Amino acid sequence: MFSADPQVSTHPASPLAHGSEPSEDRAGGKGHGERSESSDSEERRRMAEMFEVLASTLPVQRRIVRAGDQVHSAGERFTNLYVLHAGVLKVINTSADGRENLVGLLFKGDWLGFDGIATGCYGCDAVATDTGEVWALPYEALLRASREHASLLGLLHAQMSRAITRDRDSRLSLCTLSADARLAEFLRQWADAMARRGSRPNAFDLHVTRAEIGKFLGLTLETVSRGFSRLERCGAIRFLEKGRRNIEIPDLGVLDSFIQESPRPAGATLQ
Amino acid sequence: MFSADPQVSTHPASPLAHGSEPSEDRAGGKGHGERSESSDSEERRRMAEMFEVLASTLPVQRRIVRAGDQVHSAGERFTNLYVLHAGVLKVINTSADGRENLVGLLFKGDWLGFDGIATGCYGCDAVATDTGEVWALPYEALLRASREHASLLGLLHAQMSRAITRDRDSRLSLCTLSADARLAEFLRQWADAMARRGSRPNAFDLHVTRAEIGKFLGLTLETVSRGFSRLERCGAIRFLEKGRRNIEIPDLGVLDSFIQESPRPAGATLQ
DNA sequence: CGCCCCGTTGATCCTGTTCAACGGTCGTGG
DNA sequence: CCACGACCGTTGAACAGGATCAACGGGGCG
Repeated sequence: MFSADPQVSTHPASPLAHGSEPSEDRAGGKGHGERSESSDSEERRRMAEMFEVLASTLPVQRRIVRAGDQVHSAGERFTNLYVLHAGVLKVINTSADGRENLVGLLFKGDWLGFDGIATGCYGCDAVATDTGEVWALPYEALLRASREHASLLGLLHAQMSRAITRDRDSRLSLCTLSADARLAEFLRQWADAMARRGSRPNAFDLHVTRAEIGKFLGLTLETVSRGFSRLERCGAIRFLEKGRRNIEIPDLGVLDSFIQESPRPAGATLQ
Repeated sequence: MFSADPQVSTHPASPLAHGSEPSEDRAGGKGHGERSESSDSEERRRMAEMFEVLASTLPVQRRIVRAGDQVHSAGERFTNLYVLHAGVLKVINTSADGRENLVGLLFKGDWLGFDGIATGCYGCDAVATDTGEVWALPYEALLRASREHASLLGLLHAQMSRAITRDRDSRLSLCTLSADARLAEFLRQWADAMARRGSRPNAFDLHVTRAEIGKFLGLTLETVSRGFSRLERCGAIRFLEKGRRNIEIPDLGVLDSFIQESPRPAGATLQ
């Protein structure tokens, strides 16, 4: 299912501009936030290196998962962190009254399970949306090994740090973007994740339902559906299949323009 | 987030239940979300211990801040993590296109600066809303010291883990709660933070403007203002001063009922 | 005083929700 | 085999929650 497609095409553009990269841009009048080629391949190199370091310093347990398999579930005792080596995971938080919410989507190279460190139990379910491979990193072993290999600790901290900024950014778009813009940004992030992991960023399968996307973005499934139709009419995306989950993005710039075109979020004046 | 639903009797209302604390729980009896005394004092003990450990193992620099002082700013090179020892900080994220947003509020015992670890630069501004004290923890020194004192690393990881679940929970309420419910939960969180740090949880000063609260909750300042008025009319809160920033919460249970009673299956209306 | 910022409240508008109906696909079982 | 139901996605119409626009009062400070 994963189109492994190493030949990364021309360019992905930059996405998650969001705050955390003050230096850069997203300036452009016409929303293309072209990110440099090197940045992505650099990213992939680092990811490969990460897997190598983990494999060589830890007793990782590799596990193949299929759509629907749980990597960990809420309330389960925390013992491992996990790294996604292939596939796509959804992170689901089921609240006390039974409402289920998608709170995260994870791609190759992403870590999960951090929420268990403080409490000793995982706080969410992590479920595969597709066939994939997960590496389990026994937390205690990781701590022990990090005394020998400082780089391990660096990896852990960097990944936690990234998880924090990612959540912050996602929170930010919930607060500031309109429904269509959120949808566009959602696709943008997905495309970026594909690029980072080495697949084509401009065509991929959403393995999640409209309802799940809605719960992730704070929208109803109808709004998501209408949003996709709108994006399609504007040429920002195209559906390749009848099922309408296989998306092609002819031009990331068009997508970006949707994100920009946010018509003045709440109270432009702060302070 | 976790609004326990009415029919699940045993649960009181727990607002920001912070999903990740399965063990602990807010089991209180009746509707009042009274959290057990012991849990809070336990929490305070742990916090005192944390400060002690830090002071005894690290070259912390203590710094007094006054309202408006920046602890760190976006783009600045990352060198320190910080721990708030007194006061209230607001964390502001300015995205490249000028969207300025409150993305966090921090109280005594909270750590900040994690977003700088991965990128080498802080991603946000952290600004004092009041007089307070911040401890700077040189990150490198912390790493070095953690080789000797394993508990230091435990602290760091627990705090990062908590930051992650806190963000997740906050994200969740953005997605699922109505405007008034979000406001109620916002106050709930503030009250809990006060309790944890040892102050009275039922009367405190908001040091932030309506506009900032709005940006934090994805609402306009007008909606925030109306929401407060509504909460006041219902007796959930009371204003002690003319400035209407000094809030008293006669009964946390009433506040909680606002959080529950949100008929918000899906998204909130934004924009 | 005049200005600016903060907070409140009213009236109106619009985005996204809600309710509802319909088509397509898949798996199951008669 | 087709009928049936469950699930997914799309689209329309009515509704409502919150955004927007606007006006007003109060406090602090040059």
